[in-house]
Amino acid sequence: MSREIRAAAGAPTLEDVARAAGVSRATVSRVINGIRNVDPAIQEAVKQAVEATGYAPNRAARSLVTRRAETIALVVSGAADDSEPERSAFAGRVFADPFFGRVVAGVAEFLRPRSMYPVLMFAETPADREQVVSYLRQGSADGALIVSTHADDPLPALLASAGLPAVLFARPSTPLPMSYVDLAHRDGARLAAEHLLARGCRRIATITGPLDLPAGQERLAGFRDVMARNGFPHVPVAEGAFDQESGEAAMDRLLTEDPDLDGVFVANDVMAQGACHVLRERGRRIPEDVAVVGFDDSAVAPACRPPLTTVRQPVEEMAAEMARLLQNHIEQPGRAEALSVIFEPELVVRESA
Amino acid sequence: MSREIRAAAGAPTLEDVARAAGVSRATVSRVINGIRNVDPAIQEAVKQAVEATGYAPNRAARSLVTRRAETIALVVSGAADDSEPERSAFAGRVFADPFFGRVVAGVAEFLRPRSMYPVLMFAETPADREQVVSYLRQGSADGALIVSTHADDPLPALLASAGLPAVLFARPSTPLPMSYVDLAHRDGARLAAEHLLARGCRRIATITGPLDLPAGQERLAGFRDVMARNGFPHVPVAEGAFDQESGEAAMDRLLTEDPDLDGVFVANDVMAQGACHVLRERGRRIPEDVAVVGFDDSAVAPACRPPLTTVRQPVEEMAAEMARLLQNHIEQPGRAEALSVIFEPELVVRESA
DNA sequence: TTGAAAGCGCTAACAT
DNA sequence: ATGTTAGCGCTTTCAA
Repeated sequence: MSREIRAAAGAPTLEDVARAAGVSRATVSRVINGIRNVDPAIQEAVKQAVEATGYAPNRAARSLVTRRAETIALVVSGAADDSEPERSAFAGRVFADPFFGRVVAGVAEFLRPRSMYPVLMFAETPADREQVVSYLRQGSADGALIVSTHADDPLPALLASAGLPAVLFARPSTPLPMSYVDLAHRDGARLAAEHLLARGCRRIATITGPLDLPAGQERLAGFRDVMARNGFPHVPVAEGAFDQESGEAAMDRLLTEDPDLDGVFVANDVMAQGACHVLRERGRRIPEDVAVVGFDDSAVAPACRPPLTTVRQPVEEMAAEMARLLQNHIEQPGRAEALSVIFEPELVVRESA
Repeated sequence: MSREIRAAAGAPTLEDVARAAGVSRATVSRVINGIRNVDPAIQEAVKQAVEATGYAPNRAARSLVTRRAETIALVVSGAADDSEPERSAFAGRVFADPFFGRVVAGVAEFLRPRSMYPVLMFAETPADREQVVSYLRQGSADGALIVSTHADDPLPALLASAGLPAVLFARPSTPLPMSYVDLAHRDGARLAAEHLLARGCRRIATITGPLDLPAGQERLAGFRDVMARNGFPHVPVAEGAFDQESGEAAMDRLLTEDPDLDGVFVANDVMAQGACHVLRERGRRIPEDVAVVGFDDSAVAPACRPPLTTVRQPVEEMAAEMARLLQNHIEQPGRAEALSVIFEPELVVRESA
């Protein structure tokens, strides 16, 4: 009824199981690793012995010989000056945007059936980045999934030149021989612009993401593209930083520039939420006076009042694909070529537009 | 100028460094692990050799002999029926509340100076829990930090009976010989009630957390305590589930029960945000008509309109303390006794009350 | 199909 | 202060 499970101290080893089953270590190893060519009877005996001894294979010993950690790192990578005073809050700031939670969820979901779990790393300073490289070089993880928060993040290049397997979320701002997943940002922005136009808006502005980020540029480009094609060669633009505060400030500027605007495309949901607050404080009804379209379809979108119409980015699937790509690179060291997988966005209509 | 760093395949070993420095493996090991009793000159020579060869110690080899993974698991643990259809979204749902991001940030912050990084695990089904136990028994991690989302989470007991080092966030609902950190929930609720009373509210209601959770019960108890002492033996109560939707529903019920209420204490910020939405939709001004006090001081509190007055829970520090406690248990296997560290909450006054 | 044996790279006695 | 040596627990040729 009660299985004997000895404490970690004198944990049973392959040797113990072998003795209990009356076979050799090699044979036990074979059945544990599911290698065929093992007599069914012996297989059964071994399984019983495993059960009886409460055996659990030792990860370190296995890794030492297979040269695989069976672990991957998920690193959120910033690029602050060393001087930045409040660097310690980086990890905290990161999760203020539900976006990163979705990345974690997507990766974890993909890994779980493989009995793997991501190691979470935050890298902001040069020292942090060295730590990430060290971690991988020590074989603590077989590869890394990188999500950069800044355009000039040096980590991807560092990893590339060290020949360490890595996959990026979003195209790097300077070309690199690395696989990445990304979204068709332009298409997403087009969806937003067309929706705003279709519902009758004629004085439309946009709040962009950081314009040094490809995602920021492309969402703007796609938006402008549609607007220009529809007879609006000039649209008011305010740059934000993907956080709520900058969204509020940007909305403020836009409203000053054109008090009569009737539509805004905001480059992410968190900023859109901020924009909505400012709009309502200035007495605008949403969407009657001003229609708002966000981007991401993160947790804040449905939580907003009114619920946000937004462009869905399938972050979880993108994250899972990242993990899949990384797996390939790990399994074929050097052999696998750098790929990019681009996902299509989708308009999610709620009430804000 | 350019350091030679060979690919992982033929990575340099201690032996290589020893040869390059003209000493023995043991000596190199000593300087790498910072053990004294090494001639400064030789120390220097070894460091140069390390640099020259691009040596990085192999984690698996080290773990095999030290019997330490130098890794800890951070597990978010639910307790769904196996039948639950949408279990796959667990990881995603979890991060919808900024609370968990703060836990991660606090743990990561504590670990980083030690060059350690948390392994993130989500456990919802019995199979998931077995995986967690396996992971630890294999020595993949030295111990676990558990954050349960349900009162009847079986994982802590599982870990305890397996003799695996673990520390909990929040007191388990059934006593267990395990260390945990927690908040003085009653005190926090008292702060909220007193603040509401002090600003003149006289028809005060509360939205609680799940009442099978000690945190839910105690926040309610502390609140009732102060109310009763001030001449309000009966207060309207609506139970929520710590998510925004249930906060909205609860506020709805409360408003139906007493349309004239002028204050609400809500057991967390996410529900408070939902409550605010409903209140405004029902034409109440906040705080003029109805004052609202939340709990947590999570990222949604300042992001709310109006910004939420709330009871601060120092989640990051609590998480760091969890890690510290776990470290002790790991370093003194069996020896360290189960401790509990209780943190004091603090009222953060913003604009909602 | 199974067993014997050689390491994987490192740390930690122990000896010098 | 330094070197020698014996494993840590596992996988994987190689023989039988």
